[in-house]
Amino acid sequence: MAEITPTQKAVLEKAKEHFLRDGFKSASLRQIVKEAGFTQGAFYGYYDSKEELFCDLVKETAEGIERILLSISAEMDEYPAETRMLHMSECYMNRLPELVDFLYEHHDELILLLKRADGTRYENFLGQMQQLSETHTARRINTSPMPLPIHPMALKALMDAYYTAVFGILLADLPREDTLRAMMDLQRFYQGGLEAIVRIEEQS
Amino acid sequence: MAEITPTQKAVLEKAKEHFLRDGFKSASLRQIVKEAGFTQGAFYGYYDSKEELFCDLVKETAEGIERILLSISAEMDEYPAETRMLHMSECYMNRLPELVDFLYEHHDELILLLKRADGTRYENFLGQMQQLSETHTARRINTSPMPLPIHPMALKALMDAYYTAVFGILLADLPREDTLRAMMDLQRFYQGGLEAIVRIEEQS
Amino acid sequence: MAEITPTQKAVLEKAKEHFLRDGFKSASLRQIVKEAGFTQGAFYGYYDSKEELFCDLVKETAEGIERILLSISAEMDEYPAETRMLHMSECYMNRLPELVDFLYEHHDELILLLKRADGTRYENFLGQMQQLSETHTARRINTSPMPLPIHPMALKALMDAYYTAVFGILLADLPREDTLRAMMDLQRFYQGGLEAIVRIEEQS
Amino acid sequence: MAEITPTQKAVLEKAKEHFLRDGFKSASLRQIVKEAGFTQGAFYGYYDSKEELFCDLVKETAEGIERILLSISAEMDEYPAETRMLHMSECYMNRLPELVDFLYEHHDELILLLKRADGTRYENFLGQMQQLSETHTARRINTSPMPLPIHPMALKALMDAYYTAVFGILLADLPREDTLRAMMDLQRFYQGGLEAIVRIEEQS
DNA sequence: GATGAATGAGTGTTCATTCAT
DNA sequence: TATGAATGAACACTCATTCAT
Repeated sequence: MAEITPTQKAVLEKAKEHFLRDGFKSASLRQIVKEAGFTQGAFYGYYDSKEELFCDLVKETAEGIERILLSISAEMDEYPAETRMLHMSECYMNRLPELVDFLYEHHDELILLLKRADGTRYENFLGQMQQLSETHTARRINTSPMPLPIHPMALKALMDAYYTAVFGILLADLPREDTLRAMMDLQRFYQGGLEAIVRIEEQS
Repeated sequence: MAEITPTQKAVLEKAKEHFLRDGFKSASLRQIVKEAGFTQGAFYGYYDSKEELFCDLVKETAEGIERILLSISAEMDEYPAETRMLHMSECYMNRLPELVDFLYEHHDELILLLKRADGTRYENFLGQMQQLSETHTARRINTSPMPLPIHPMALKALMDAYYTAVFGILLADLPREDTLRAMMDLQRFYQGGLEAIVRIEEQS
Repeated sequence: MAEITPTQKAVLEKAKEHFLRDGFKSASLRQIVKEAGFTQGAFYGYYDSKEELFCDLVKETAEGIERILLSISAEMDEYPAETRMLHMSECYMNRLPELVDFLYEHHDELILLLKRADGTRYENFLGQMQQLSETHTARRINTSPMPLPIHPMALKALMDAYYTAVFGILLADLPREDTLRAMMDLQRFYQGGLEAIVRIEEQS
Repeated sequence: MAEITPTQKAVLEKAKEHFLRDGFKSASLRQIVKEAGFTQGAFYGYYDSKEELFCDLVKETAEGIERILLSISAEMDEYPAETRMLHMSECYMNRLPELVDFLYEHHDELILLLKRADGTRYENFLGQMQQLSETHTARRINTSPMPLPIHPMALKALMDAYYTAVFGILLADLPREDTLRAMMDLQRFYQGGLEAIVRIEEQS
């Protein structure tokens, strides 16, 4: 399906190497193509621009992440509105292995996406994912009969922080088992934090 | 002590602006110096290179962070080896206000250090700090009879996330009352999270 | 006779479009061939170079113009030397419809020839035609006992201007009736102008 | 006032040479700068772009032409509306020497402006001058009690043709005297044409 | 202390053309 | 006939840095 020629493959490999090392902007297309064993002209037979090359490396991964997050979000919405808030965390927990596995298999691309995409259309990918999560969460809170007693700004900050933590763990290059363990701990932490907020509300 | 001329000050300000926006590599020294109202030649009377300029902006902050982290680390080591692990988090939490205050006062420089230093000698500053933390933590774990109730990576991620959340709130430009409320929510959340971790550990 | 394959025809059409818009040099052979639905390799089965393609578009028209101008020139030379100068304009005017008709049928190619041929062997086509005209005219003037009642350059400029006007009207896409009216006005104007030149000459 | 350094002067001279020979687009900035004895970097200390260099060569001339044409136009409007149409030509005739002298002194720049400006902001300079003339003439016709009995399209075509003729003569590189003579002939021709149109109208 | 002219290597991109298949 | 991969030189433009004044 992909129909990738050896030439293109060689360029892609060198490109990944250089983009990972130098970032999109600083990486030299000249150098990439040269080290792959071709001339610049040859490159433009495959891609229209440097950015297109970067996107080709990263597109599948970006779509995969979005797909999984949306799917988790959809699963949350299957719970009745009354108890939905309580299941959010559980839902995440259940799907965590899947997300981790996926990102593990696309580790390099994840780094490209989150840390080396400056200057490309993905330069705010993490922000977009956060935005997406925030929108859905806000909707759930608004339709829930059990209002979350937390300042909206704090909620947003916590969501942002959650993503920071998740990707921070993923990018740490731990063995898979450790990554999963750390993610579970994180999840338990957030679950506990959430319950603490609810508990205090109930007391007052 | 610093002996900073108005010229140098103007350049430093513009440099901070550009480095923050574009990162070290992508920022144009030409533009920085021009917008500061000087010529490129003048710049080289103060600094030997673009990198030296970046380092001048960031040095104090980098040293401050290192100093505080080492001090926290030293404080941890004052506890007896038997109970040391239990106090690590407590220790961190006690010193958090100090660290947060410091980082708040050097907010721009922190971003330069962590996100915009690619191409300078600070490009792995976070890694160096982690390395430092890890070394110390590893030593403590090895000398401790007690297991850590949370994966070290998760702990680190949570600390990172905490800063993300704190700064997210601080940068939202809310009225002071709202900021306080959000910070308290955040604190409650983290307290709850921490207790959840400990609780689960005790059950097992 | 021409033996033009559909491939070649498609390329010629696209080439005309691009050469007209961008000129010979600026037009991209790559684009032309691509938009015609072929590869660059295929092109070189028909032509040896970009210039040959341009010449193929334009050759017939160039030869036609030269033929007509030479024929007009020959006709002028049939008058006796004494009165030849008086008949030059008349001669031109008599043949104008023929020339205009021919150029109208090769309108695009005329523009290619006169305005878009920079970089090809036709880049001085107009100059060559002028040279030819001038040579003949100079010979006539030298062999004529009569002075020319108008500066030759003005005559030439007026002829150029006449074509400009004729084509300006034809390209305005007016209803047929309006086009005719405008052409008649133009004709009357030129007739009047010509008579004015002659009248003044006679007075002096 | 101009403050042109020897460097800039050398570049301007080479640029004029190359732009005249190859046109704006095809001329190579690399080549211009190199032949002027400098590097490309040096060039960008004087100009922001290749186009700016072209415009610097041509600006004064373009403004001069516009100024003179506007001044002629203003002079026409000083005549009473009733007879204004009859003085248009006379007005032009009076000012022709001035225009011709100016364009003679800026002969190279005139060619750049009319024939080599493709790809710059001046690429339709002649069209803009025609547009300007047309607008003013249309206004005069509309405010005149003596309507001009000519198809508007024919009038526009004649104006366009007039400019074509004028500049055609100017670009022919004749000696000044011949140029003036040809321009006068042209003017007489147009005056005669105009009167022919009016005469015929009066008869009908 | 500051200028400003100049360098030389670098950037991404486009070009007409070639050639084995 | 036609493909499509590849070339190599060209393009305008930006860079951090140097240095005589």
